[in-house]
Amino acid sequence: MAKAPVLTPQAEDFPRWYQDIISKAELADNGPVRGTMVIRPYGYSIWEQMQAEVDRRIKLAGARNAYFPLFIPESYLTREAEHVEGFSPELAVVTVAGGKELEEPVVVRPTSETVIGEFMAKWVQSYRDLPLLLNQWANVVRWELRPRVFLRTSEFLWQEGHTAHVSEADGRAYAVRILHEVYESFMRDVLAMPVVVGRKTAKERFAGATNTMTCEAMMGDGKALQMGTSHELGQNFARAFDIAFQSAEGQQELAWTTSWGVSTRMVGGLIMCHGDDAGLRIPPRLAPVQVVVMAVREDDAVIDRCRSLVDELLAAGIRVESDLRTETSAGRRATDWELKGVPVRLELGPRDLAEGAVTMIDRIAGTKDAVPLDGIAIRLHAALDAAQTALLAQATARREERTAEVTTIEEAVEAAATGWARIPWRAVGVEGEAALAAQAITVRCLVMPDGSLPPADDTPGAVAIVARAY
RNA sequence: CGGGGAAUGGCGCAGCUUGGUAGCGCGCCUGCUUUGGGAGCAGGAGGCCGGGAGUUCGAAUCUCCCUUCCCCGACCA
Repeated sequence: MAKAPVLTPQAEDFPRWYQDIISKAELADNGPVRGTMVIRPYGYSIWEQMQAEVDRRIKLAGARNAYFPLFIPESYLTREAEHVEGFSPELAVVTVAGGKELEEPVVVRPTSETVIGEFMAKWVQSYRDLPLLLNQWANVVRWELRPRVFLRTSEFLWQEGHTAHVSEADGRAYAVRILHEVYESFMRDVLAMPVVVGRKTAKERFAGATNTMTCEAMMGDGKALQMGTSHELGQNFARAFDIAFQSAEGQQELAWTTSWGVSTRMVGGLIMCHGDDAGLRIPPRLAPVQVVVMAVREDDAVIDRCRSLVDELLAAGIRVESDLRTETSAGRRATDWELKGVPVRLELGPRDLAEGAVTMIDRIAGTKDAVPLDGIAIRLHAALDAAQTALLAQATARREERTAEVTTIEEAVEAAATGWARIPWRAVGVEGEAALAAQAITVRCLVMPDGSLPPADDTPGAVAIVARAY
């Protein structure tokens, strides 16, 4: 009974595969306004898991959550020249409200440096008020011409951190700390995604920043995805909003600020990093559902045992869900859970019950075994740990395989057709970067040979990571 | 904005050239048989054919106008 594949195979049409999975795994729908998305319950539960893990790390780094308004006076945006220039093409501006033309239009926030800057100025008087470490979870709007669900939508959800410090060194250290201790660690340890942590070139820098740092991940098709950024804003916003403080020496000084964010784009990254032709594959530490217990037959003993098994696994600290919909065929349900990327499926039928066993299907290892119900929780924990490790190993192996060490632009272009190129930055330069851009290839970031962050745009020995990107 | 397509049940499409009042697959509903890898059979529900004007006895189909959407080229979490 050879059926048509559930999803368009990745090798046939990767973008189509991506759209298929979003629809069939019930992650999201397109919204009624072009470029908007509706995040469905399963997709949102993935985002909630991400939020919880990132939020915990942010708080460990000392920042606290607050909330600033969606509407920003248009005049705020214009105070920082580069910032307004960078964002004006994608701003949504409200000019009419309450049935009247507004005296001053308000913009829907594309990011909140400006409003937050205004309030930081109010709250910061003394060096004793610093560092001021804020974060907010919010939606932002950047009008997009070429939207893609989760990857590039006109409205998206994110976390934006905003901090103010007494010195450039303090601000820099904090921006770097967030990059490593919050973002990189979350992506590697929870999302099972190896990321390259690097410095953006001047061309790719955030509008208004003095330095932008990034986490770049490789997707299943070899393209790069920016998973998160952390910016040093220097004194640009402090100057524009007068975030000033009196130092221990009694001097008036401008603060040094940072901002940093990750968004629902990470959901898209997760899909494209780990997904396969059977659907999503969610790393266990992130998975909203780690194990599903499926009743194979409509049979009271089977159903009862499924229920008690679920209770047992919940008590063992496993995120488990039951599937007792025996009116739907077992094959269909198995396919659905695979699409949704649940790491382990336990199938229980009369045959298993008779043997005191359960059929365990490991989505990541690709195995199917009869295992004793006795001690199942311990076995599951081991399987989930192994799956987490395997996903990171697979993604890392792919990135290694598809990254080429090159020395010329021509070689970089060739490598970017299937993956990434590492090329000495001095062999590219600003002219080379422009030449690559003409072929839709970008310098994702600069790194030092030992993997550390280049301290400056022109640090000798820096290596450029060159790739096509989402 | 420049170039190329498309608007037809919830989704994906055919029908248009050669006008005659709408069909297929999936999904949905009901029933029976099923259930260990997307079940089968039977019976159903569901469509002002993007909008407007025109030609015609008659328009999804021909003509004109409008609108919207999609794909490819310059920015972005």
